[in-house]
Amino acid sequence: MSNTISVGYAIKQAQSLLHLRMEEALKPLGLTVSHYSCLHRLRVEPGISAAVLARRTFVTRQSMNVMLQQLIDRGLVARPSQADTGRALPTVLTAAGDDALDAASALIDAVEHRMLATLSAPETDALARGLTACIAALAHEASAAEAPAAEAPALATATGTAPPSR
Amino acid sequence: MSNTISVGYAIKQAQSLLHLRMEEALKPLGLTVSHYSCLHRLRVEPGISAAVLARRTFVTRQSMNVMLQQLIDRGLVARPSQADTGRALPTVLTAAGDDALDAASALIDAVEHRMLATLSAPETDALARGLTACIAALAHEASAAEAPAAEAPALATATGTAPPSR
DNA sequence: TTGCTCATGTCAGTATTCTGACATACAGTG
DNA sequence: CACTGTATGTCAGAATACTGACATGAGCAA
Repeated sequence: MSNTISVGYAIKQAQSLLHLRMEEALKPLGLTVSHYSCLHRLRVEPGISAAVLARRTFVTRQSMNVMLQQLIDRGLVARPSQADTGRALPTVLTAAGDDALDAASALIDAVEHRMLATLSAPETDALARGLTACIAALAHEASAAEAPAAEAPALATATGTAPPSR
Repeated sequence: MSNTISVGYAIKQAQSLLHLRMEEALKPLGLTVSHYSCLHRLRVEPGISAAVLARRTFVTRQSMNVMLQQLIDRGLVARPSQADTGRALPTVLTAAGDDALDAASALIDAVEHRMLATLSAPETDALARGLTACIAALAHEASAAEAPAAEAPALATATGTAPPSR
């Protein structure tokens, strides 16, 4: 067994701890990590639908709609009440949301920087490549034959791997 | 920007995906990942208290007690109704729990193996060391000056990093 | 002994997220 | 055109995890 078997536990521990530190960092802003993820993704992909947003941030559509409503109430994001074409309602950051995201990003980046502080550049690269390989290896649903790759995008542009794929 | 900043997202994605695959793998056994974590830890540290168990598995004492009650109802773990000495109730696996854990471990190990399948031994080591460094770097509560290392235990023997430390 | 501190177990209430189900709107095929 | 399939938004309910609070018991100092 040795190390091989406990990388999963290390990932869990790292994620749990990172989440905790990010929550602490964002607390002064009154934002949660989920809120931040949502805002961050809206900057990367403006005008995205709530369903896509949900997949990108690893929650269900239902949860995302609850979160979006909170952010709308606070004036950080905006969404038309009616769709132009289909059913998808394009969601965007407001000016206030943009400012809030700037402030939050600075705090989050500091946490990430701290997390990686003791690693050299090659070590950080190795870590990133290792994680990317893990993600790619788990991207498909176990047995069932799958489309070639299509997934496992660059770190910052992950295509999303929502919990339910329905 | 670059990679440096998105390692956190990669960790989140990897953890989310790993959790999903583990849930799928355990479904035939009627166990959740949380249940598995609990049983696994009880094998590593038999006779542990529920509070310590909670810290080890990243949940609160309250949540752990709910989970333990489920496992007790299913006959997988046992716990005396009264403490010998303090208030802590030593919890242990039953024979049935031991068997269930064996079955679950085989499935979980397969998922982990699949996750790491495309990585060479040195790459896996680099990944594990990188994660361990991240955990160590985040182990302390933000600001406060800290002792050198002290933490960063071996992967499989993590000291625990519960959500609330109270 | 008394008093203080800390850890554990537990109760109650809240918040968040999920599962399940349904209606709507586009894209494709016959 | 009608029909099927897929995707989105939404409602309702249940499960899960959390925060807050309290009582109990051990350890330690005065």
